Amino acid sequence: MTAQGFPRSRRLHLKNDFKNIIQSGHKIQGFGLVLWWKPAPLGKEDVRMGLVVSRKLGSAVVRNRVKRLLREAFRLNRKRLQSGVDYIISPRNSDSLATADAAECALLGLCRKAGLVPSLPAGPESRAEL
RNA sequence: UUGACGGCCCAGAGAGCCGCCUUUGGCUUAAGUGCCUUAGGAGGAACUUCCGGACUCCACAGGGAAAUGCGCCCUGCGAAAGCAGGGGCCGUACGGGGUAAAAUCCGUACGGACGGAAAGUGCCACAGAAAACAUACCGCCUUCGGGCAAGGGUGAAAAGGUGCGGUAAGAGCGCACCGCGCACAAGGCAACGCGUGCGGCAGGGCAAACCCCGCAGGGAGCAAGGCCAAAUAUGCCCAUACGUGUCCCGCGUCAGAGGCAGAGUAGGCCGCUUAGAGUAAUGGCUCUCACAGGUGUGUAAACGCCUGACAGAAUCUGGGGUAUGGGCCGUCAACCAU
RNA sequence: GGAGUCGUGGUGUAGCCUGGUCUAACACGCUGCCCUGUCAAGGCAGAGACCGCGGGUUCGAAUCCCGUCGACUCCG
Repeated sequence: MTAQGFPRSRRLHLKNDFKNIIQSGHKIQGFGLVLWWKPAPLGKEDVRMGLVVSRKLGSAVVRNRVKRLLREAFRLNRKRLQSGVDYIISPRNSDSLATADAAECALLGLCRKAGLVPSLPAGPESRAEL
């Protein structure tokens, strides 16, 4: 797999995974997002991510757009997040995630608040240094 | 040029980098696990779920009926829903014509869920004497027994309208025109109806109230339905162990680490697709060009900046409805110029 | 994806089926006054919805019919 790829195996798609992480994992809110995370079972070094998008967020077009932007932001910053952890992200406000930059800022800001960004970089604009 | 109506078309293009889903061939892995490679990857409405059809399951001898839906006529397309064309009738507006004023009549445009109200039931508030049965309030006339419904007034609607005659006063009581009903009927495939005759008038509205007539008409839906199948529980079998017994067989008991069974949960597969299915792909960034709109500078040409409609397949498919950016063509109307 | 239910003052409901003095009722809430040293409770008075939106039927629509928008529920 290339450095920035994000195939299906890195995504959460089983109903039980979602149930498990949301019920027994950690939770933090902010930047128009909700983040649940939980260390993955032993032997898994990868970062996995799932999305939960409610119908209250908007029409199918709005929901698809938010999901794509969040997935893109996660894909580009996957190496900077703590590995061996499963993430579930749920947007609560489509206005604060209207562009790719905004989605990236929100995701990184919330992860830093949760202590899941070990290298402590300056911000999303320093991505080119990695 | 602008507007309305009708019809057709498009849904920005190209390049680079990073990615996603399915797929062809090859290598690889415990494993569609990973790598390389081939090809493909949202719409005109994919929206809505308002009608159809295919498909699947359930129900069902045959026939009838109900719920429910639809409703002028003809033709064409269609499997059906529905759509298109033409015609009839009705309503509204405008114009013509006509008149004392109207109406009948002619034309144009727009609209019409447009079978039946003399099959039955029901409802019609308030006002008004009275709302469909004439019990007639003010009133008119009178020979004081009674006669009348013209005028007033109420209302959405009041037992034909206007005019003339007539009368005690009145009234289709009589006449003309108009309206209405019935019968016949030129014509037309039909809806309908040129017209003729009869009748002085039968009698309001509502069926998107029940209903009657005609036609259609079993129910549910791919989360339909089918297949495979952990764990757990149940049943059966076998070996071991223990008990009985001197021992073996046999019999009994407990446990599991075994095997089998049907049912079947989690889960998986098929249904399912030359886009495809699952937390659900079809994306992000940069540059160039094009189009449209907004805005700023400028006399202008031009240049700069900003913005990019509605909307995302989920078994497939035919329609209806709704949302929405732009282009072209046609018809009509208004305005400007010649 | 499919099948349904419901929109009425600030909130929760009634009225709709069977159209009419509906200018829309009830409870809580709200406003003012009285009561009290003050608050609550109580008493008196009052404001607030043209019935989600747009058409149609009808003399007349919250009610009937059609379209549309929004909210909610169920089906593995």
